[in-house]
Amino acid sequence: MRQYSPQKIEQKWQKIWRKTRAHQTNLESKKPYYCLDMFPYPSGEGLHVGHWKGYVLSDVWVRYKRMQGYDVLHPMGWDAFGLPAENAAIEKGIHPKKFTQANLKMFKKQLNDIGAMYDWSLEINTSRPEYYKWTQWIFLQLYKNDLAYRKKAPVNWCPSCKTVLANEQIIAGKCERCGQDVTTKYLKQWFFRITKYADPLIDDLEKIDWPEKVKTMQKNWIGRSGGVEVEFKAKVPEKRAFLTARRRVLYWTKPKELTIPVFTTRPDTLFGTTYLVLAPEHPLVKVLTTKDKKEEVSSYIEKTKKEREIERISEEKEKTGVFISAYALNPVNNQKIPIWISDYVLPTYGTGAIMCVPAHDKRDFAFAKKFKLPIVQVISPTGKETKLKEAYVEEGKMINSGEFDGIKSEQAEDKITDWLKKKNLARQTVNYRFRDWLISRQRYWGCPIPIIFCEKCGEVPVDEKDLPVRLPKIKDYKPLEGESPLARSSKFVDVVCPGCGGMAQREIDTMDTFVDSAWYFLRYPSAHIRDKAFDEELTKRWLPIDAYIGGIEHATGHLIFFRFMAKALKDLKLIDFDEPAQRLFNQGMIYYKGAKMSKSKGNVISPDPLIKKYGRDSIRGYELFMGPPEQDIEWSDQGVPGVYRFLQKVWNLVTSYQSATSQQPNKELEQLMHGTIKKVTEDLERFHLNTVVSALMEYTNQLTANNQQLSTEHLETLLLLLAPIAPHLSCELWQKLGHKESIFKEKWPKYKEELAKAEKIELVIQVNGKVRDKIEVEAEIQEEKAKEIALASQKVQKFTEGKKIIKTIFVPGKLINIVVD
RNA sequence: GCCGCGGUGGCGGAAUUGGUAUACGCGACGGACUUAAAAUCCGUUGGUGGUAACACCUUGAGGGUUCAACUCCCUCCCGCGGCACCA
Repeated sequence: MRQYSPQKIEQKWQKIWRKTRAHQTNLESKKPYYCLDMFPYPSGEGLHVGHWKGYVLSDVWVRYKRMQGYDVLHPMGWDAFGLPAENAAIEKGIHPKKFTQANLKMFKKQLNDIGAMYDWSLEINTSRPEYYKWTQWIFLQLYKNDLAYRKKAPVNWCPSCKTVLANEQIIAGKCERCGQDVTTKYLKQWFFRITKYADPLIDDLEKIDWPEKVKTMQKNWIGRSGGVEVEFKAKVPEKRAFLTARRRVLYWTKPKELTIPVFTTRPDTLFGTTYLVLAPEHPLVKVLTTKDKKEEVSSYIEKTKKEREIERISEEKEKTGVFISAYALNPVNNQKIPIWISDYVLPTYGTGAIMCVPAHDKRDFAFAKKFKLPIVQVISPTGKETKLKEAYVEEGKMINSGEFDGIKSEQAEDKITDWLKKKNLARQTVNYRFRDWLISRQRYWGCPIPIIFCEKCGEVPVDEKDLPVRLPKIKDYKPLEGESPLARSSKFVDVVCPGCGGMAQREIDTMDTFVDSAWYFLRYPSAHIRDKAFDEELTKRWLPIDAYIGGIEHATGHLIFFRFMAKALKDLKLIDFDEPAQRLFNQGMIYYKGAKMSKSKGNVISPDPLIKKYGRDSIRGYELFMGPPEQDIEWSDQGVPGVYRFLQKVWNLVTSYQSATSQQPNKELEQLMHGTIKKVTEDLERFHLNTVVSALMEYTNQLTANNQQLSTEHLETLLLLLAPIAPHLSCELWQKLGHKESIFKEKWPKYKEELAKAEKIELVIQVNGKVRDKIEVEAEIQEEKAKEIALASQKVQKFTEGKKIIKTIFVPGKLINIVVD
């Protein structure tokens, strides 16, 4: 008997798979299944065993789906644009394209090492003109439908990377890449109108099979909160010129009287409002501030601009603010209340102004205490005024609230709102935490934005037939101060205006790489098609994605962007679905020595020596067996050898088998086989891959122990169930059993429910809920019989003797519990 | 602060709707083979008491519901993750 030598087997089968194009997709399929891995950014780091986890998982899944008779689309590609390649280019002087190309080659080799069935004929690369031509085309579709627009806006600016950052790229006020403090800068930038889809992005989460965790993260990120916008009137201390309105904030109601809308989720606390606070950036601040306060106010505004980011991250934020010496009227009781400015009010949320109820809001309480502003309690747990040491944020009975006194605060909320609405002083609104998606980057290595600026015609979109707008070759990739390095290429910048034929200039910013990855899932089935971004028929057949597999780190980034893209394209009637992925699975991360496995932490385990010693199938098996796939898990060096021993057992069992030695079918083995098929199939469906492996181990152990009574079917079933996990080994042993065709052309085994059930069971006998005996009985045993047997047991009698039996509880096929007094 | 997930042997973990807690694997211990080691194979392995049969205890802590709780409810502790002055 030959030894199990994974090296030889694995190389042999990978070669065969390549030669026979075993992994090519049947794009004309009638039974399509689209499983997509989040495509990698080809960094220089290479794959370690941590990366394997997700790829092994998806490969097991598609191999299983294939054996179920599906034509599987399982493509792979490269998210090749982006900052790291560009930074490497600046540091090492290598062209980003070369750098990316080299990494990509290595990545591909390492991915193939896993033994995964990727269809490389549909490979995509976002940095190639054949791809980004369509990224630009999609941009133009959004632009023409007012979903892409340009505006001057305060943006997050990293002074070290000299670029604008999206909210997603800021962690605790610092740049995700370099750790520098992020500052604010005003630039004209491109945005995608993602906020238009805020509601469907939340509501449609209901209809997709995604992890609850991701759904909650997205909901929190979008941050929808319903409330009321209440109007406060304010007198202007002296006559002022009319100012341009920003949003709906500023308009004159009467001469010298202004309206300040305020957003609140707690209209029930209106009577407790003792002052207003405006964001320092609020446009009315200039109008309202009295002459004597001018200087103090403008210096506070300056300070806010500079210090905001640093203050934001400090633990205990001491409240600061300035009284602008103006007053407003509380609409419910016409009380004159002071107006302040403070940086704790955000200009971008709600109306940029808040009503302050120190008695019932923690922040307002702290502010009022510091500046000695009045605190009026309007809700009380008892219905009487209590001494407040801190803000009371619970519900209770209304007090100090005029006609609303005595009722519950939940009811007051509606009643006060209605009362205000009747007087036209309030309206119901919804606010969202997230902002439109800023896609401009002042960088070289990205997709050029297909827009031309002309002095006469203004913003002109590039004609679709002129796409792609190619990224020019330049020598210096370093970003200029606040400008893309593309500004250096006059060949690129200077262009004839498509509108008037005059001289014009191209947009020099490039797109955020998340734009590339927001639509890539549409490209794969059409990757071979040159004249369309995605073919209508192929898209109909293959999309949406049936299973999407990748890490959770994209929960509030990519996974929102690509949902937005699907919704936008659906609205433009370019596709007929609005959720890109029906099922999402997030694999957990692998830890080693207490930290996430990564090159920078110096704790990576390379698969190469493990491949040499134990083989790819053993690593695959361990990656699954180590724990639930969605869980973060610590790598163990003992794990792979454990699975290797198991595979070796399988090898020995199958290679030493010599046709049926026993004519009598063994009933217990029969039942075990069907039970195993059932367990493995059900666990696969639930992605419980760790228990799939242990079920196969148990099955193998039992077969080994009864190897005198094996039939070919027992072994074939084992190989079929094992095939998705250990494809090389299974192919080899399948051949050894005399099969000419590949095991992956076989059907997934089916079990018979009646055979999966045991004929005999161990009936558990409990007395007062404690196990006292176990007796083997017929599985179909009825309560009467079971009771008889139970009471006949000596072990049971020991505990029932001299006691009254109150009742017995019988669980068919499981146990009987005798309750005594 | 708010939201979410989790806490089970020496370790990774298992336990469809409440129904035998600790499957499977690792490690450890004992044995076989061997001059020896590795590899392989066999056995033992939650804790306490007991020669043993067996008994009692045990799923972060404490209560509760139930014939029966890792599973459901309440209070609390710890760990991880997300958001964070969002009104």
